[in-house]
Amino acid sequence: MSQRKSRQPTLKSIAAAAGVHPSTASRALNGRSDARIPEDTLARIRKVAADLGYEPNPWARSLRTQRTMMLGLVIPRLTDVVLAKMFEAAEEHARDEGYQTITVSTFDRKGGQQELINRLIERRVDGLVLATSTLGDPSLARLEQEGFPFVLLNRASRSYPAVRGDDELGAYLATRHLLETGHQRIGHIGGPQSTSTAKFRLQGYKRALSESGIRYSPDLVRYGQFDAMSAMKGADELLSQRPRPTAIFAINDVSALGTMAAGRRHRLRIPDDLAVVGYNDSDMAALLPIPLSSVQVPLQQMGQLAVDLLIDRINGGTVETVVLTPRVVVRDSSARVVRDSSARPARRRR
Amino acid sequence: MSQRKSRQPTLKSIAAAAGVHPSTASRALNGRSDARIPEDTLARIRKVAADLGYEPNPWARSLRTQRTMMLGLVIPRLTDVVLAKMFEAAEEHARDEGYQTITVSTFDRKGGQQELINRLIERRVDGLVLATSTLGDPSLARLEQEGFPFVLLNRASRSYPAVRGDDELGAYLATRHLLETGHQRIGHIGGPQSTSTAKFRLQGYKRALSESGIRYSPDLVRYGQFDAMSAMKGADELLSQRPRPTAIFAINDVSALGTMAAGRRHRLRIPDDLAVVGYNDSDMAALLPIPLSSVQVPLQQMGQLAVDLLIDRINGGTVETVVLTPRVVVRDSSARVVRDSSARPARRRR
DNA sequence: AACCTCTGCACAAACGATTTCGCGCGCATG
DNA sequence: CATGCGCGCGAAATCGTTTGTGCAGAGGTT
Repeated sequence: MSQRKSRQPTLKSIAAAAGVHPSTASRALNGRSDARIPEDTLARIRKVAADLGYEPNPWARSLRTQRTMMLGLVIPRLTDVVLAKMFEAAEEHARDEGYQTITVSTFDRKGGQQELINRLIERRVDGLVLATSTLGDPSLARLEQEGFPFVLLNRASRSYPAVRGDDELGAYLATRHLLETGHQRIGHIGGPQSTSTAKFRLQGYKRALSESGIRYSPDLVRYGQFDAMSAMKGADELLSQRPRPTAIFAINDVSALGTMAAGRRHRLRIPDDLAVVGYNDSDMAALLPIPLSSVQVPLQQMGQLAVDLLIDRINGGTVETVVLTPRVVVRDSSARVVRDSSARPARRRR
Repeated sequence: MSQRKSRQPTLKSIAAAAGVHPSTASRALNGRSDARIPEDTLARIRKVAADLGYEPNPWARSLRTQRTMMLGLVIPRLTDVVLAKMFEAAEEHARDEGYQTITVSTFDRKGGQQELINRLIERRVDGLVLATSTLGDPSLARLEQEGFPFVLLNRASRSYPAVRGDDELGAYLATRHLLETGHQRIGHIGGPQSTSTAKFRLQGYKRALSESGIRYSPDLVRYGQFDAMSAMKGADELLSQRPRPTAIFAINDVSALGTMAAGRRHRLRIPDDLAVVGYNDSDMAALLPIPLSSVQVPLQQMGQLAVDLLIDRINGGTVETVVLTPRVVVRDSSARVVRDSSARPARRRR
């Protein structure tokens, strides 16, 4: 055991030092409007508290107030830059609002989500931000039923309150961008269809195609796991086809990286032989040797909003889902095709 | 206020249901060796607790035991993949050991560190893992003096217990690798010299040079902030020199990315005209269009070890700094030079 | 002078667990 | 039969807050 004797001053000790009863000290320091305390007593108590460096013991306080001022953040993994960005913003914002956050990663393990949520509830967090939910997730129903406050982030499920980007629109815009630069045979590296993000983005991709009168073909779509490896494998399959796609819209930037790697294996030049667009516009995108076109999503804002909504909900408000609008950022990986010549690669069939 | 009435069963309620005194129930459930409870009573209490879904209230417990089973993790930012990886591992390991973690980012703000540490201590975490410390950091002295358990991660400061990679060795190996592939004019994009990592890596770079009889020249070194932008600027300056460096060792992978971007601006081909080596071997490195050579560091192991050490310290152990050994992973960004031809680019002076 | 109304604060009861103390009781021992 | 001992468990204190209640005394009204 460490030697430190927990010599934090307690409310009782500062009350004694100020010559008042602990209850009075409590009222003075919490500044509730209902209890009227004369100016001088109040000042005296405040001074003593400051001098002794008093900090209220949060456990004792929580025990009494039934609030912990803690939020639980549940994410698939911290190493995903996109998630990290949202959660960094969420954590900072929560802090500004007086809440501390406990962040846990599920690593996509099967029962993991439920187990972790339970741990957080046992810790008596005041509410949860969930960025892991899959579409039919049963744990959400349980939470809702128990009246436990939660907000989804980046994912949708049922009509539970959520903060997310407009994935359908983002995918639509990305695909449209490729169509507008002349591509007709556009592949898609998707994500797990159990996630709302992947599903919506596939829909956006389809809508853009059909608007241009191009028939959707499942042959041009492969599903990965949001990671580079599975994307590379999928892209490899797409690029082995004849005629092969001249452009690929990937579900995220890491998948786009995998896609470009596959392109390299096929000795394709980017963007001349293959145009690639990613999603999320992570910092890396602009810095790549071939800068990557991507769909920009206001990630920080999403993290912040999720916390705002959650706090509202904790305080008894009824909150609505917020959907934020993305935009396409065009870079070399998809643009040069147009600049280089008038011959549009999409025409090169066979 | 939400409607949920905090209907969690309490120790008293399960004691009543089992027909025993709360103290007995407590003993039964905590299984302390000193109190001997007959098999049947114990089983009965356990059963009731399980049936009612009893979970001890952590605040009440902490209030009594003076322990929270919570650890604070302080990092500069979550969006740095390297840090995220360490902390993901740390969080998971802590969880396995029964601890929850509160992670906060300082965003490198000046007074931020001290302020955040205070917040965590007010929350009465049992200990701290600090990955932010600069070399002369005064907050550490305070912690040490108050006997508050902490462990540094990835950084060194004084002789405080830490878990880190051998930065000097890693940099030495990276530089040596460049020397062995024939380079002589090797630049270095460093980091803030207030951090132990940056300082040690510079030393390793110097040692490798001097071992090969090459004089160290400050002209070949620029200092960034661990990020791509400042690295790009520094690399741009280095590459504007005549003769220009034929290889650059960057303080981390993101800086290497910036360095490669600068190379592109100067229309240099990598690795033929410019070889680049990064540090940390982040996932991205292998997937880049030009796969990046890098120094591999056991990040997950570091995160895990930091937690182990911290828990040891909390339990009164005296712990020693652990230094882990890195290794160089050679990829295209620095290797092809040798494979392509016998003409070594380093020889091309003017 | 009797009565009422505020102030300003003390008292004490929670909140939900852990832990020290010690009391009966049964059994063995002398 | 008296004493001693260990076992199983209940009683009560404690951790540090918050908060409902109520009591004195000051000041005003009739």
